[in-house]
Amino acid sequence: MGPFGMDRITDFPQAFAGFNCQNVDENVRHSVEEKMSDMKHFLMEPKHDNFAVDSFLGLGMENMGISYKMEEFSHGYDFSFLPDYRGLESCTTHDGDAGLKLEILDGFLDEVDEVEDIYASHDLSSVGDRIFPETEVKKKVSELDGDPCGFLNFSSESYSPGISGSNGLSEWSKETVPRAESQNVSSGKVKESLDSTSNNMHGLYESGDDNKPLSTLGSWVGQGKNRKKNLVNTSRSRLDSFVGPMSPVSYDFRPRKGPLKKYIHTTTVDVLSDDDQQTSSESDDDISVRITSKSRTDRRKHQRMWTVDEVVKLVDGISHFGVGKWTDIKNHFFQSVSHRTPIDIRDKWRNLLKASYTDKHNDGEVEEKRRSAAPPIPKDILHRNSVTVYEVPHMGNWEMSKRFE
DNA sequence: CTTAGGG
DNA sequence: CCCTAAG
Repeated sequence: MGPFGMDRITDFPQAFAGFNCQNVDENVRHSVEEKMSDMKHFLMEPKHDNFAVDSFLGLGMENMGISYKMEEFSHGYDFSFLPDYRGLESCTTHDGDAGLKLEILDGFLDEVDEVEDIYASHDLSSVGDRIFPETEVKKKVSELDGDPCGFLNFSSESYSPGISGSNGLSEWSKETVPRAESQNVSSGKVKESLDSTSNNMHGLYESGDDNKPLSTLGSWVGQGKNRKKNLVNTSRSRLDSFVGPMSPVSYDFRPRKGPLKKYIHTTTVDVLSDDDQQTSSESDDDISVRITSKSRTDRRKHQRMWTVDEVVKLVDGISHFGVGKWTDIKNHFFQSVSHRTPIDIRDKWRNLLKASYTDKHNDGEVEEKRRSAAPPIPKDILHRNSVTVYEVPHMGNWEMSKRFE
C-alpha cells in the first residue's frame, strides 16, 4: 500500500495479540487509514527542491517574501497537517483507559525488538527552543486561539521533560507509564506504535488522551527498525562556537537503568558512566549503544527512528538553508541531537522525497487533500517580528528566495 | 571537510 | 545507516 505506515497497518492487528479486540480490527484499520490519508499531503510533493519544502510547510509562494525569519517560519507553520488536528477536540480522558493502555503498552513491549528504545531520544528540543524563550513560546501559544492538539506546547515541553508537563508527550508518557516518573519514557518505536494504537482506541472506546499531537505522524516518520548509533559527531567540535552557549539541559536523555530486560546484563561501565552521560550537553548514549548493539547484526546496530520532532526540524532546516545545506541544518537544528549527522539528515530527506513520490502515484486525491488542509497562515503570525532569533547566516543561499525575488 | 550517490 | 568518490 502506501509508502509509509501502510505496511505497518497490515501488521497492526498482531500488535493486539492476546488482547481481546479481534472484532475491532476493522475499526482500527479504518481509523489508521483515515489518519494516514489525512497527512498524505505532507509528503506529496515529488519535486526535489525547495518546492517540496514549501509544500511541507503548507506555505504558498505568496509567503516567500516575508518568510525569511526563523521565527516566522516556525509560526507560519501549518499544524493542521497533524493527523489529530481535527479529532482531538473530541478526545477526552477517561481514567478507565489507563489500565487498558497499559495493557496495550505491555503487549507492544513484547513486540518491539529493542525494548531499550523506549528510552530512546526524548529530544523535543524542537526548533522552537532556540527560536524563542519558553515564556515566549507560551505567550504565542496562548495567542494562537487554536492549538487543539497542543502541538506548540510540545515545543516548550522540552524545557522540563519530566517535570511539569501538562501537555503533549510528557503527559502522555506519564499516563502510559505511570510508575516511570523521573524516566521520560517516550519515543521511537514504542511511541509511534502506541500513538497510533491508543489513538485508534479512541474510536473504539470513545476515549483517549488529551494530547497526542504526534500520533499518526510518527507512524510514518520512523518506518525503519530501531537501531542504535555509535558514531562520532563530526561537526560537533565547532558547534559550540558556532551557535554559542548551548542549553545546559539535555533533552535527549534516555535513562539506561531500569527493569527492562535488555539492560539486565548491562555492564557496570554503563551504570557508572551514566552520570556523565546525563550531564553531557548532548547526552549521546554511545555507551548504551555499544552494549546493546552487541546483540544486533552489523548494519542494523546503529539506527534510530526519526521522531516527528526531528522531521519537523529537518523540514524547518531545509526551509532556512535550502536543500543541500545539510551541515548548516545539522548545526542549527540538530545541535541538541547527538546523533543525526548531516548525512543522516540528507538521507532522511531523500527518503521522505521517495515516499512522497511513491505516494503520489497510488493516490490521486492527495493534492486535493493537501489544499484543503493548508489554510492560510494568520497574518498575525506571519508578521510577527518581535522575537529576535539567532543569526541565520547566508539566507541568500536559500534558493527559493532567489528564485522569486 | 562537505555533498551526492549507491549500497 | 554505511561507504565512496568528487568538489
